[in-house]
Order: sequence, then structure tokens, then C-alpha cells
Amino acid sequence: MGLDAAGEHLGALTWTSRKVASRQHIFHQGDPQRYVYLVKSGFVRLYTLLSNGRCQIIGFKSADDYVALQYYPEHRFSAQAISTVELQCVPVAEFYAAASRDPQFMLKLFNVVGEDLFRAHDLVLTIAKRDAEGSLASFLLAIADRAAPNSKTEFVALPMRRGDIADYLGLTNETVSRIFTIFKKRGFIEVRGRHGIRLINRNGLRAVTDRTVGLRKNSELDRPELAGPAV
Amino acid sequence: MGLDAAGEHLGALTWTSRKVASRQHIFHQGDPQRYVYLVKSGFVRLYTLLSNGRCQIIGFKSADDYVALQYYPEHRFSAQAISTVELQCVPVAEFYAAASRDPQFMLKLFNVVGEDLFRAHDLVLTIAKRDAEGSLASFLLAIADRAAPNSKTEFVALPMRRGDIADYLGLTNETVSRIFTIFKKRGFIEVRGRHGIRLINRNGLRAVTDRTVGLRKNSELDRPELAGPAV
DNA sequence: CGAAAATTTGAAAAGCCTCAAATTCTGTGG
DNA sequence: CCACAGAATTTGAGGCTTTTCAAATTTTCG
Repeated sequence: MGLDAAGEHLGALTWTSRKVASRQHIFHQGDPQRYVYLVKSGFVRLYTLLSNGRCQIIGFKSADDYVALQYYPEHRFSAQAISTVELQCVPVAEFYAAASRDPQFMLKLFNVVGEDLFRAHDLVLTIAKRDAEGSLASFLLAIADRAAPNSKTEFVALPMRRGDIADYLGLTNETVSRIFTIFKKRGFIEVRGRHGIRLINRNGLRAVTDRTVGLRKNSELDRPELAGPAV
Repeated sequence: MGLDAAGEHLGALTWTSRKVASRQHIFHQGDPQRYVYLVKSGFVRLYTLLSNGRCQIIGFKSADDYVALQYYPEHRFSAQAISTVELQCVPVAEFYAAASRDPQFMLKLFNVVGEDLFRAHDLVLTIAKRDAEGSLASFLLAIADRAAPNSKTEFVALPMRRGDIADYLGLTNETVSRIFTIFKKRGFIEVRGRHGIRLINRNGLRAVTDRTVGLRKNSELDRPELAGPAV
């Protein structure tokens, strides 16, 4: 799919393939943006750096995901391969010129960014309102669901390291590690080496997901009155 | 601006004005989306709810901001006025039909969502990697900058409550309150009643912004090798 | 002016980070 | 194919930040 799903004009674009070795950067935060990328295989991590050297991972990308889908002169985060990655690249200018000629495709891109935005909001929610166990539980469930939507397969691949998970969820790798063993002891998961687990008890994880920290329940928030749009 | 900045077709849309009283909802999470909104005046808070009743504010909107700029059957968060708000509303279908006929405008919308995405990533970074003082400091600086970009005015309006700030930054209102008094004692700010402050020492706040929690500095992250796009 | 809501302050508890060290895993060269 | 070195992960103990619970104080608005 990916390319095939593109609008009529997209086929004419000058896509170039590229293979990136694990640990290599595809681009750095601040670099001028030259290309838009489409992942064909492998896994990429996106992250931003603070001025003091700390790193926050803002997402992982895999097959059929766009990377750097923005119309902006420079990259706003860094992209690094965490496995061997195959990419397709199109020059930005050409990409958006073509998109402008194809409203359907443009709308599709709009929706792709909209989904990214939704996922970012979800990450905010996970980090801000769940405790460490809740964060990791929802992360594992999300990964499983994304890899195989309505599948009952229990095996889930975890291409990233513990430290990557920590940098994504706003925890330390020690905490992530500790919680893995807690989940193991409770029989929720079974760890298969470094890069995979078996989800044995999804409902157990789902229950943990509801654990929260922070502000006590805020009344007045939902279902009072509704200010309908103009009559 | 707003409407004027819209593409050629936008003027023909059936905008309807609407006034919403403070504390009223514009729409609720899960409601079918019927309109796209443009704020003319006042302040709106956007938030999502967890299954257990906790609330996470994901953003504040003010004049000239779009609300619910998504092409999706239902609303993914709730929107509530935190002051008297004046809105303009267009039916979604009509809005996107017009946008499809105007590639320039569609691209503009794409960029607006892109900015929202960038801001969401920034919020993730703030919540995950800064301590409470750092979070509040960057919040205050961001609010000041957004209200009056390159201005030196020291007064900053804070239309939201302490609890809203807490729900935005993933803290409790007690913690936010405590940090306000800390900043006050240090001479960084001066509190003007409930809904405004004076920024006396911006650099002091900026310094606090760098305070972080979490994973120790991650080596190997930036500026090693670069996997350039296809030659 | 009075009641309800929002904010502030205090004291104690909990959770997560920090530092340190043991253990397991991975890839490489012999 | 095995041994080894370096990296990643796990485990432990202690400390610190922020939440939690409780109560005082201030503000808002009818």
C-alpha cells in the first residue's frame, strides 16, 4: 500500500530508496528539511533534545508510516534508525507541489497529521496522569494493538530498548525494568529475550492502566450543559 | 484576520456566530462532529477524560485559533469556555468541501495542525522531563510569548485557574500554588489577583526551565553519523 | 453580607529517581 | 564454535520531590 494509496499524481514523483543501518540518524533536529520519508521496513525513533542534553522520544515509526510529514523549513526533531530501515524519500518541494494538485491526497495527509496529533495527546495523558505501572501497561497494549490490530496473537515484538521505552514514557530505565519484572511476577507477561514479550493477561494490564496520579477527580467537567453551535 | 486570511472560497461559507458563557461546553468528547470553530474572543480549554474520571487539559485556545480542526466523525476531546467566548462555526462537510477546492487553504490547514502537533510534543517534553518548577516556568514564559510575541510588557493575563494549569502540566493545584509563591519570593513574578501576573525576572524563569528530572544524559544521541537521503 | 468556591499553607506518606553494583546479553575475534 | 569485552538490563538501598490529606484563608458572586 503506501505508494499505491497515494493520489494519482504521486506515482510520478521521484522516489528514491535508501537503506539505513541501525543506530544511524536519518536527519537531525534543526537540519534543513530536504525530503519527506516513507518507511518501508524497520523501526525508527523520533526524539527531541533539551538544551541540557536530556532526550525525549516522541514516537516510533514503522512500515507505511510517514516521517517528517511537515511543511516547514527545518526538522523539529531527530530521526534515528533502531533497526535496519528501508526508506523511500521524495524532495519536499516536489511532494507538496504534487499534493497541492491532488486535493484528495492533501486531505489524506491532513488526516495522517491529525492521527499523529491524537497520539501525541494520548502520550501526554499517559505521562501526566498514570503512574509508572499504568504508563508501561498502556504502552505495551498500544504496541500490541498497533502491530496486529484485532489479533489474538500473544507475542509482541519490542524493537526498542528498555531505555527507549523509558525516554518515551518519561521514566528511567531502572523503573521500566523493575515494572517489567513486576508484570512478569504477576503473570501478565513473559519476557522473550530483549526484544519481545508474550502478553499472557491483557485484562490484567488493562486494569493497571486505570491507575492514576495527580489531581483528584475534577468535578464540573463533563455532561453538565451544552452550548450548541448556532441554532 | 482569520476569515480574511482564508482562501477565496472561504468567504462563501455559511459561518454562524455564537456566544458561549463561561463554564459552558462547546462540545463533548465523543459527540459527533458537526462544526469547525474559529475563536473570535475569549478563552477555551480542551481536555480529555480517562475512564476513571481524571482530566487532562491538552491545550488552551484564544482569538484566531481553530478548534476541532479535524476530519473525523466524532470529537476526540471536550471543549469548554473558561471565559465568555465568541465563536464562528461552519458545518464540517461544507468546510472541507471548500478546502478541497482551494489547495492553498488546505495547505494552510495542514500547517495549523502541524503547529498543534509541535506544541503537543513540546508539552510532552515539559511534563516528562522537567520538574514542577521547570514546568511552571516554561508555561508562564510560553503564555507570555504567545499573548505578546516580541513585546517587553511585563503583565501577563492568566485566564485559567490554578487547577487548570495543574491539569495541563500534570501536577496538582497544591503544587502549582506552592511554586507560585516560591517564584514570588524569589522575585521572579508578582501575582496580580487571580488572573494575572507581572513577569519581573524572565531570565530567572528561563534558568529554572532547564531543571530536569528523569533519565540521565543519553550518550550516542546527537551528531554522530548521518544517513543522508538517497544521493 | 454571607455562602460557596478557589487558593494557600502545613505535615506526612508514597513513588520514582539516583547512585552503585551484579547479572545477562550481544557481537567480535580467535 | 567458544571465549571475551562492552553494552544493556536487572536488582538493591536510600533520598528527594511531589502527592495526599487536612485545614486555614482569600476571593467571588448572588
